[in-house]
Amino acid sequence: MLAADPGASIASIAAEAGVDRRTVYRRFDSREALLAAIYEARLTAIEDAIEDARLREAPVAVALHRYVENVIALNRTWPVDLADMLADDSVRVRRDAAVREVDAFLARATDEGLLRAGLPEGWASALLPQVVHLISRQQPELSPGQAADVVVDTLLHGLGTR
Amino acid sequence: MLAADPGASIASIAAEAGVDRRTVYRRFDSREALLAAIYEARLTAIEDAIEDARLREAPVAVALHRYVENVIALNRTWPVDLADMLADDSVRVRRDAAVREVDAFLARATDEGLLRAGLPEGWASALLPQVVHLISRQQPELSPGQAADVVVDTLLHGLGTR
DNA sequence: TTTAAATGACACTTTAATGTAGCACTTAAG
DNA sequence: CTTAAGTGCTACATTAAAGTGTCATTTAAA
Repeated sequence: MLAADPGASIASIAAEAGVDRRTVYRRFDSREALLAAIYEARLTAIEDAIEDARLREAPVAVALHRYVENVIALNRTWPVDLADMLADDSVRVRRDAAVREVDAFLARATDEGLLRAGLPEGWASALLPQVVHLISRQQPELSPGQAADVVVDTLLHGLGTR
Repeated sequence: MLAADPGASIASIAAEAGVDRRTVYRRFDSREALLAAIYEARLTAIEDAIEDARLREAPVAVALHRYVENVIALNRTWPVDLADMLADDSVRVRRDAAVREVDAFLARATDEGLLRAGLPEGWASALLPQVVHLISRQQPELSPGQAADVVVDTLLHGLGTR
């Protein structure tokens, strides 16, 4: 619900969850604390997704698909944008570390010939999460595995006739 | 500036523009009116972009590149998200018409063999604007023409080695 | 230079959301 | 059954932003 409107009021969040506004304040000290808990959960899920995909060692094609599948699943569980929380130092540090890990993987994928060289700086790095985010929301009927098939195929080969 | 935070206060908007908060209220009756004017400008630019690209008649490869280039340019001039304004009926109607026009073009591109058939429903339609939006912001040093080259190549052939 | 329009600055009311307090009610554990 | 924990509800204070009014000052056109 915070996906649609990150600035949603505590009242509307509580209403959507079917509980009283006061109950939210009993579980979380403040709005900030509530959001921090959500972003914490997402961030941990991201770290798990990276580790599970073994971005450093697994064959790049395998690692890419598995990472994409994991992130699609966590995007659907925690559909919030970490960009809203970069004010928090701890969040930013962990998020930056995750980004570096994926960037290093993409560099390895380029070295090993999965990705083309000579693309604009940061293009693959920016495109990957956007496409994953998009399919997570726009294709809810696809399972994470099916959606990952589409994402990997789209990223590697595009939408054109082959 | 509204791109980063659509919920920015009038005070912060005015400050960033170097004018007094009161001056904003002299030009626009309300915050709603200010946003409506911005979205109106973007919407008109979108309609112009579609018409200029001649999505219905021009060769699909030519029309695609030109449309993408036009939208990248307008994304940089009016970097706001129309999704925030879908409450306004007139905006929604015009936006839907533009979306239908692009969808029809993508169908033609598929018929004529530029795009692959058998993709998930709505995938190309959703992916195109996202990729265009992304490059508009993430690759500011590329000219609209260069950026369109990258977008079209990425969309048609992907990032993989050929 | 004079004048009219636009702007900046200050003060105010209103509104919406955050966060807090107290009390009645439900529910599950003993 | 009794009790304790959690929840719903109403009310209240606080804060931030929207929106309005007024007046002095600046700016540009005559």
